[in-house]
Amino acid sequence: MTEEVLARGFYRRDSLAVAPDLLDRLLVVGDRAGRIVEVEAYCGADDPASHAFRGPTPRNLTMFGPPGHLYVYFTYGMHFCANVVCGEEGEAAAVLLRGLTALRGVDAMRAVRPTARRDRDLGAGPARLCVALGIGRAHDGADLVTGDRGVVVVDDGTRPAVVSVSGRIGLRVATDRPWRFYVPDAPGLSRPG
DNA sequence: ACCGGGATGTTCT
DNA sequence: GAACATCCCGGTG
Repeated sequence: MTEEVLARGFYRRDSLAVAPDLLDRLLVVGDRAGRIVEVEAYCGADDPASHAFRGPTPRNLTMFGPPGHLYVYFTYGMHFCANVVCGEEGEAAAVLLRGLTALRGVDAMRAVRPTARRDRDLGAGPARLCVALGIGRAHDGADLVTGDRGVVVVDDGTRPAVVSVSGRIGLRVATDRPWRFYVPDAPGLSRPG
């Protein structure tokens, strides 16, 4: 089966369109890789829950850049989370990566995530996903189209049979917007279902 | 299984 | 000073 890197144009669309299309794509970081099974869309200036809602800051600058780059942020004093920048440059739309099925480099993932009881827990959650793949501050701004810093998103032809939708998780505002997309019953979901 | 609290530090008000 | 796109652990049932 052929593997193709997703092109710039894939990301240059509304985050609500990109988000479900990212499901079952392979996220590759160096020697580790997994399948994206859960994401959330964030819609720039129109979205009170988005980091971009109040305009550009040093932290969220990557979101305002060109699409197809990784936006990595630090939160809760100890966790990194990773997004894919979408839409036109300046739009600051993004898709948060929340769940991963571990595929390659699973031994390395187990080594850095000793608290994971089962392999399906390795990438189950946005911060866990980053630890499992080794994503940190150094990856902020990496270009997913060129394979910058070893990070790339690949289409291997696999498509989800069904995509489920729900409200976003962990927010205090705009919680009612049904902008979470996931592959039901896939290993690596941040919560069962 | 489910729930509650604490960890930990950057960012913005 | 408060909030935070989270996770882990230890309680209870």
